[in-house]
Amino acid sequence: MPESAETRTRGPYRTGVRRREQLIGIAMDVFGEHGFAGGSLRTIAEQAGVNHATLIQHFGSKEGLLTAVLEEWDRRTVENGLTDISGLDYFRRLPEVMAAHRDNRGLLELFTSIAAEASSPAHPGHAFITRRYTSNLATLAGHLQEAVEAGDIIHLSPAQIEIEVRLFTAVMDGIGLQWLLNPETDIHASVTTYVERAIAAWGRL
Amino acid sequence: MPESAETRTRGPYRTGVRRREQLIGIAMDVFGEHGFAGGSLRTIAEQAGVNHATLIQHFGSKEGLLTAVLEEWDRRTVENGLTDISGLDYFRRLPEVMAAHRDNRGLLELFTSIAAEASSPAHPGHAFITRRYTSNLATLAGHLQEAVEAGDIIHLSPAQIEIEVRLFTAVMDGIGLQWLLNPETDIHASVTTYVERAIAAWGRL
DNA sequence: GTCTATACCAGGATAGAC
DNA sequence: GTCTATCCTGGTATAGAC
Repeated sequence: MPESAETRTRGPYRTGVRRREQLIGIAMDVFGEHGFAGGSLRTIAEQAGVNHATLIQHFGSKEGLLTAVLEEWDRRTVENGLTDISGLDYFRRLPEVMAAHRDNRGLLELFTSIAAEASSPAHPGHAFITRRYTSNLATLAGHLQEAVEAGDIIHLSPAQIEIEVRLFTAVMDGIGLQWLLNPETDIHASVTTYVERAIAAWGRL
Repeated sequence: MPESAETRTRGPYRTGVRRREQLIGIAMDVFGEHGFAGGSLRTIAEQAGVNHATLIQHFGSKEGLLTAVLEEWDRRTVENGLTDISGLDYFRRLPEVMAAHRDNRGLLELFTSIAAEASSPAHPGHAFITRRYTSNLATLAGHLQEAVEAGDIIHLSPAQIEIEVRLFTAVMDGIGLQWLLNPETDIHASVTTYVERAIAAWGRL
C-alpha cells in the first residue's frame, strides 16, 4: 500500500482493541463458570461470534488469554476503592469490599477457582496468583503496622502480623467460597463479626 | 479367617477391588496435581499400567472416578479422629486436624480445587461439595450448641452460631489454600490463634 | 490487522473383540 | 476384565482471505 502520502492513523485497530476487551469479558465468564481447564476456547469463541482461531490470534494461546483475564481482573479489583484508606480503617472497610462481590459473581468464581487450581506450581497461573497473594498480604501487613505505629492498637511482632493478615485473607477467601456454594450466606455479617473481633483482640491481646 | 464355604465369593473380583483402590489412589494424586479437568484418564491409566478404557469400565466415566475419589477422601478425613470429641474440645482440636494436611498435600489440592470449581451448579462435583459443606457446617454447629448448653460459653443465637461456624470453616479453607500456595505458611499458628480468639470471645461476647 | 478454514494431535467416550 | 478401534471435542499451528 505504498501510494498515499498521508497515512492517517485511521482506526483499523479500534476494532481489535474492542474485540479484545469483549473476548476477555466473555472468557472471564466462561472460565469463571467452568474453570480454566474446563472452559474451552471454542465455547468462548462461539459466544463471541468469532472463530476459535481468532482467540489464538489475539492472545497467542489459551494461557495467554488466561493471563489477560487475570490482569483485567487485577485492574478492576485494585481500582475498586480503598486507595486512600489506611491503617485500621482499611480493615473496617473490608466487609463492604467483600459484599461488593455480590454484583460480580463471575469474577469471584474465576478468581477462586483459578487460585485453587493454580496452587500447583506447574499451573500457568501459578506465578500470577502467588504474586497476587504476596502483594495482598504485604498491603494488609503495611496497614496493620501503620495502626501499631499510630498507637491505635497494641504492639504486634512481625510474626504476629503475618498470622493476622493471613487470617484476614483466609476469612475473605473462605467466606467468598461459601457464598459461591450457597448464595444465602451472609457475607457481610460474617466478615463484620471477624473484623470487630480482631480489632478488639488487638486492643487487649 | 475361615468363613462359610457356601458364600460364592470366588477370587475374580478380589483383583477388581484392589485394582479399583489402586486406581482411586493414583487418580487422587493426578487430580490433586492437575485439577479435575486438567488430569487426564490416559495419564492416570498409564501410571497404573492399564488402558484408559479400563478406567471407564470401572467407574463409568471420568465424573464417576471423581466421585469415587471424593468419597474416598471423605472417608479418610472423617475417620481421622475427632469422632469421640465434642463441644468446645472439638474446636480446640481443629489446628491438629489442619496440620495433618501437611502429609496429604495432594488430597488438599484436590479438594480445594474441586470445591472452587464445583461452585458452579453445573459442575459434576457440585452436589457432593454442597452436601459436604452443609454437613460440616451442621457438625460444627452441633458442637457449638453443645458447648452453649454445657455452660462452657455464653448463649449464642442460631444466627450467631451460623456466623461462627462459617468463620471457622472459612479460616480452615483459606489457610489451607495459603499453605498450598506457599508451604512456608504456618498453618498451626494461624488456626490456633483463631481458635483461641474465638473461644475467648464466646466467653465474654 | 483481523479473521476464517483447515489440519493435527491429545483426550473422553463407546462398541466390540479376546 | 481388559484391550483395540473408532468417534467427537478441544488446543494449537499455519495459510490465506478481506
